[in-house]
Parts: sequence; structure tokens; C-alpha cells
Amino acid sequence: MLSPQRLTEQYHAAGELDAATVTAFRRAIYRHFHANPRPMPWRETSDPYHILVSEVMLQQTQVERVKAKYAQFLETFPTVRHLATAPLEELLRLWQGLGYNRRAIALKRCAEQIHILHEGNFPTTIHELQNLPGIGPYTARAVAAFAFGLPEPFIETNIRTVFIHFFFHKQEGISDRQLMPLVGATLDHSDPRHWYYALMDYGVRLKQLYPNPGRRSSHHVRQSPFKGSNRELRSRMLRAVMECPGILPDELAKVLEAERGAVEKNLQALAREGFVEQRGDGFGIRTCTSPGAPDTPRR
DNA sequence: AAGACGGGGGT
DNA sequence: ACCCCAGTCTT
Repeated sequence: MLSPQRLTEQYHAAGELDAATVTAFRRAIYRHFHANPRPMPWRETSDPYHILVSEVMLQQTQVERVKAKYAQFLETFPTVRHLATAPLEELLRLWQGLGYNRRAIALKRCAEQIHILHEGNFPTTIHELQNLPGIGPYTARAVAAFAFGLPEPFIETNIRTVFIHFFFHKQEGISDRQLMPLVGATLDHSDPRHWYYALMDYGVRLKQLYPNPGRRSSHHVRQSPFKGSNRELRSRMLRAVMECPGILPDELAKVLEAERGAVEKNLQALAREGFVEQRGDGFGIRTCTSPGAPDTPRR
């Protein structure tokens, strides 16, 4: 019925989607969603702070791994103000295991900006959202859709998979620029939130059924191995600094069996990005995320 | 346009 | 072993 081959031919023959095709496509996506939706805690709320937390955690991180951290995070930092004023170390400890630790710092900076710049009022426009640290084109629009019901087109890995599968059957090197018009044309303006849930769940399903159609994206890249990489060293360094506050570069190099030069380089990067600060000759987790950040609670 | 950035789970 | 995850930022 909804054959990728037929949809692809139809789309490329006409150069655009006709109403009947859009309807059939939407029905297929929604049918799958209603038959087997993936339950997630952040799908049960429209609190923009909760949505933002989930979206940042979900960047390059699988749903199952986010679920536990999400609950723990919101217990620990229940509001924007709690996160804005929290000690960085507490946040980094909680983030352990999620990966891409910079996201934690960016998320805290988001909270600080919302707390100060927006006086606690959550930004509601794409422009404001995308100006927040660590929030790019995808996350800004996803938050807008899931928290505020804004019908803006966006693409992430699951959505990319769906459109490549249905409208670029057996073609290679498909760019997001080619996909975006299709995302816009098929978007269900009456319920963007559920439409995108459905689209994403369908993408997940496709990847179970076929070799990842996303490989046919022009933006697709293979990951370099983690083991033995600088990323691995960097993450071990961050942990070591947390366990041994004030640790010296030499000690770090020795304990981690790493080259002094590499340790030095990563220390500079970690300092520049706001993870650590130098205290005397040693290094520790920074006591505030950024200059002018709200004070940590007293007492 | 290409690299860096985490850590883990699935096959 | 290999794949890749609700991406973003810097070079």
C-alpha cells in the first residue's frame, strides 16, 4: 500500500507531493504510532523545562539510557532556578554515564540565562531558544513543538530515516536540504507534537527492519572508535579531577598512564570549556559555571 | 565540509 | 568487530 518505491516515483515525477499522497503517508505513520507508541516520561508533560532537559539529554543518546537520568535529574534539579544555582560538580556527577559532558554545562548555562535574562520566563520563540547555549536548529524546534505546539519543520536522525526511506528509495547522498520541503509539506499542523512522536517512532522501526537508511544521507558519518581516543582520555581526566580535587597535571598523567602533553592539552580545553579551574598548581572542578552566574544557595 | 565530543548497548 | 544513538560547536 505505502510502498517506498511507489512514493518515491510519485514524488519525483510530480516534483511535489499531492494531497492524496500526503494523506496516505500521514495515515501510515499515525497507524504505526497508535499501534505501538513508545512510552516516555517527557511525552507526558508539556513543561518546557522538562522538555528541554529531555531534548538535551537525547542529543546523540538513546532513549532507554536517558529515561533513568531524566527522572533523577528532575528530582535533583526540579526547576530552572534549582539548576541555575546548583554546584557544577553535583551536575557533572549526575551526568556521568550519559556522555558528551559539555551538554551538562550548556544546559546549566541555559538555566542561568533563563533565570537572569528572561527573569524565569521560558523563551517561546525559535530565535530565543536557538540562541541558548547547546541549543541548535533541531533542539530549538523540537522544544517549540513539544512544549508549545509550534509547527516548525525539523530533522533529526529518525525523521531523516523516514523521509529517505519513503521518498528517496535506493538513492544515495540525500541532503537535509532535499528532505526539509517534505518535512514541511507533510507536517500535521493540527498536532505537531504527536506527529513528530509518530515520525520518530516510525524511524526507529525502519532501522530495525532495514540497514539504516540514514547511511544514504550525505551527512552520514561513521564514528571513530572510542577506545584509545582522546575522548576516552578526556573523560577519564574529568573523573579523576572529580575524585582527586587539586590533582596536579603530573599526577594525572601518571595515574591515567597518559602522555604529559596530552594531559596538558586536555586540561586547557577542559578549563576553557568551563569544566575545571586551576587552583595553585592543581586542578579542580569549577565552582561556578560562568562569570556572573547566580550564586549557589547558602547554608 | 570535516572533526571533536561519551559512553553504552545492540547485533 | 561494527554500528550508532531525538546534535552542536569549532576549525
